[in-house]
Amino acid sequence: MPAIAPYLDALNPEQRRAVEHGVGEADAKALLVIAGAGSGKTNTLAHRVAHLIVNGADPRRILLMTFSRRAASEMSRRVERIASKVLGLSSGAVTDALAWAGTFHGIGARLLREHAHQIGLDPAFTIHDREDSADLMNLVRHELKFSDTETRFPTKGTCIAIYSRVVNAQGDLDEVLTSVFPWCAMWSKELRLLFGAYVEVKQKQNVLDYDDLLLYWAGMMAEPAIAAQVSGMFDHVLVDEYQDTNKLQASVLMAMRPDGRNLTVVGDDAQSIYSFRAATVRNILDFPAAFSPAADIITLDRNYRSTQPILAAANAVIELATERFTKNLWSDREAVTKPFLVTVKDEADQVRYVAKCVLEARESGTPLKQQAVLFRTSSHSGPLEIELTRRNIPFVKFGGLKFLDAAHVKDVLAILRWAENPRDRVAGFRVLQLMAGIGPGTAGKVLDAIATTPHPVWALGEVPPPIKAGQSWLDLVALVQRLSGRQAGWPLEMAYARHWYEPLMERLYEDATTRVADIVQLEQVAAGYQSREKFLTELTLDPPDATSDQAGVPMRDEDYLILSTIHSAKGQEWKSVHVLNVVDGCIPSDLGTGSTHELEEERRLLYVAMTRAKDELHLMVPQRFYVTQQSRNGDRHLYAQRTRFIPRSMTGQFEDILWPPVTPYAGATSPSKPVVVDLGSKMRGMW
DNA sequence: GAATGCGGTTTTTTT
DNA sequence: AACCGCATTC
Repeated sequence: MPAIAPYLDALNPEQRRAVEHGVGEADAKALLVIAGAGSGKTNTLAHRVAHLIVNGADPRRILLMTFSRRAASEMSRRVERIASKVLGLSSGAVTDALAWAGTFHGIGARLLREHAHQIGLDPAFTIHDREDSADLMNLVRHELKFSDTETRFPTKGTCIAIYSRVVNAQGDLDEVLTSVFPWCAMWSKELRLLFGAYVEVKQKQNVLDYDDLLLYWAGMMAEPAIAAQVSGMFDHVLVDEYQDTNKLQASVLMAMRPDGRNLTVVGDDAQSIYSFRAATVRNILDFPAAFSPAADIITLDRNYRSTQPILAAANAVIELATERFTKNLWSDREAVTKPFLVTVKDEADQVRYVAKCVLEARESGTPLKQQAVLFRTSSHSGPLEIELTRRNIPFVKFGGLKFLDAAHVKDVLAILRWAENPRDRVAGFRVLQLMAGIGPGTAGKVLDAIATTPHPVWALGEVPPPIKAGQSWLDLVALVQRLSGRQAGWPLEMAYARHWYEPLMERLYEDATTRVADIVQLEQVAAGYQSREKFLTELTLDPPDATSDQAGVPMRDEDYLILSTIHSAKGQEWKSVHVLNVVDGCIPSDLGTGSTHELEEERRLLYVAMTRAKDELHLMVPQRFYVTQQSRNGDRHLYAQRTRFIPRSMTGQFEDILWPPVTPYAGATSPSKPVVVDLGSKMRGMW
C-alpha cells in the first residue's frame, strides 16, 4: 500500500499517474512518459524517485540516467528536498545514497571499472575525449600510410566521426558511408582496416574512448552471468531525455531491464536534437512495443513555463514538422504580448538591440541570470561578447569552446593521464613534445622504446636523454616516476605537474601569464576530487561547460547573463530569451539542410530554443551580414532571409518590430532588389 | 633527419 | 586556435 503522500497534491492528474505508476507493486510495468517542454518533467521524475524511496525503495539501488551531470545533480537536489521532508532525513543523506545518478557514459565508466577484471580490462584504463580519439586515429592513419594517398583520405575528424557513427548506430560501415558520409564511400576498404587497427591500439594502450564506455557495457551485458550480476544491482531504472539516446544506449538499457520491469523512460520526440550523435527517435517510438505486456504511456502536455502566446508560436513552428508523435502543449498563463520577431539592419544592430533589452529588463527587475541569449552555433555570439564586454555586462557562455579544450589545460591533463596510464600514447606524445627540441620524431621513438617493456615508467629512466631537451628531460622522468608511484598523494601531484610545466609555458605560448592563471585555477578544481583517477575520469566525461569573459569559473553569487548554444540550453528555462540569427543559413544551419531528416532536426532546434522562454521571447532577424573576406575597404554584404521555419502564414503569431524605429527622413529608399546569396559560405569564412 | 616557424585555411551541435 | 603544407634552422 503506497504511503499517504500529501506532497503529491501539487501535481496534476497526469503527473500524478506518472509518479504513482506501479509503486507498491513488486513488478511494475515499463512506463513511457512523453513530456513536452516545460511540462514539469524533471519535477515529475524527481517526485517519482522520491515516491519510490518513501515507499521503501533503496536509493542505492536506483539507477537514474539523465542527459548531463548537471541534470543529474538537479534531480538529486529535488529528490532530496521531497524525500527528506517526508522521511525526516538529514539533508544530504538521500543525495549520497542516490549514488547511481549520471550520464550513460559516466555510469558505464563506473560499471566497467568495477567489473574490469571480469571482462579482461585493466581497471586503470584512461578515457580519451573526442580530440584524443581523433589524435590516436591520426597516428594510426599515418602508420597505415593513408595520409599520403594521391586522392585525399578523410581527415582524422571525419574518420572518428564515421567510426563513432557506426558504433553508436550499431550499423554497418558501408550503410553508414552511403547514408551519412557519401563522399567517403570510396574509402570503405581502407576505413575498415583503419578502424580495426584503431581498436587494436586502444586495447594495447589500455584506453577507452567515449563510445567504448557504451560498447563494452553492452558487451558485458551480452554475457548472461555478468549481465545478471550487473542488472541485479538495481531495483529501478529511470532514464531522462530518452529522445536523445541512440541505438547502442537503447540496447544497453534493454539488457539492463529485458522485461521492462520497474523501468521508466521520459522524453519528448519534439525535442530530439542529437541525431548527429546517432540519437534516434525510434527509441521512443519503439519503446512501448519492446515489452510484453507493452509499456504504459502517459503524456504530459500541460506547460507551466511559457505564456500562452509564446507556446502558440512554438506549436505553430513544430506543427509544420513532417513527422510527429504527439501533442500540442497548452498553458493557462495568459499574456498580452506575443513573442517578438525583431528585424534589424545587421549584426551590429542585433547586438545593440539585445544589450539594450537586457539592460532594460534588469532595470525593471529581471536579474541577468533570468535572461538568456541563444544561438545555433557557438561562434555566432562573438560580436555579442564584444559588445557585452564593452558595456560591462557580465556573462557566462555555455557550449562551444571549453576550458578543457584550451591547449595548456590539455597539456597538464596529459601529464597526469600519462602518469596514470603510461601506455596511453596520445598523452605521452603530447607531453614529450612540450620540451624544446623534442618533436614528433623523437617523441615517437621514445614511446616506441618504452611501449613493449613490462614497466614503461622504469624504462623511461633508461632511455638515453635527448640532448636538446636538457634538464627538463631529467625532471620529467623524475616527475612521471614520482606521480606513477603515487607517493605524493592527490592533489599534491597536480602541483608537481605544474612545477614542471610552468617554466615551459613561456616558450610555448605568447600569452603565458593568462594561461598560468588557468592552470592555478585547474589546481583548485583538482582539489575538489578525491583522487587522480576520479578527477581525470569525471573531467573528461563531464567537463565544466561554461566559459566567461573572466578567466575561470565565475563567482556563483554574482549576477550574469547566460549565453548558450541551443543544444546546451536543453532542459533550462529563463524569463526572457533572445535567439540570435533566426535566419536561413544559421537556423537552419546551411550545413544541416542536406536531407529532410537534418532539416527536421533544425526545426526542432528552433522549437527547443523558443520553448525555453517563460515570459518574453525575441527572435532576431538581422538582414545584412558583412562579408569579411574581401578587398580592403570593400563593402560587400549578403542579405539574409527570415528562417524558412517561420513562413509568412505564421507571422501572425508574432509581434513585428523594426529596430531601430524608422525615422521619417532616414536615408533614401531601401535597396531596390535585395540580392539573396549563400549566407553559409560567408559564415564559414567569418574567422 | 628532425624541429620550428610562417602563412593560409577552416570550425555545428556533444557524451 | 588548430591544421595543413612548405621553407628555414639546428
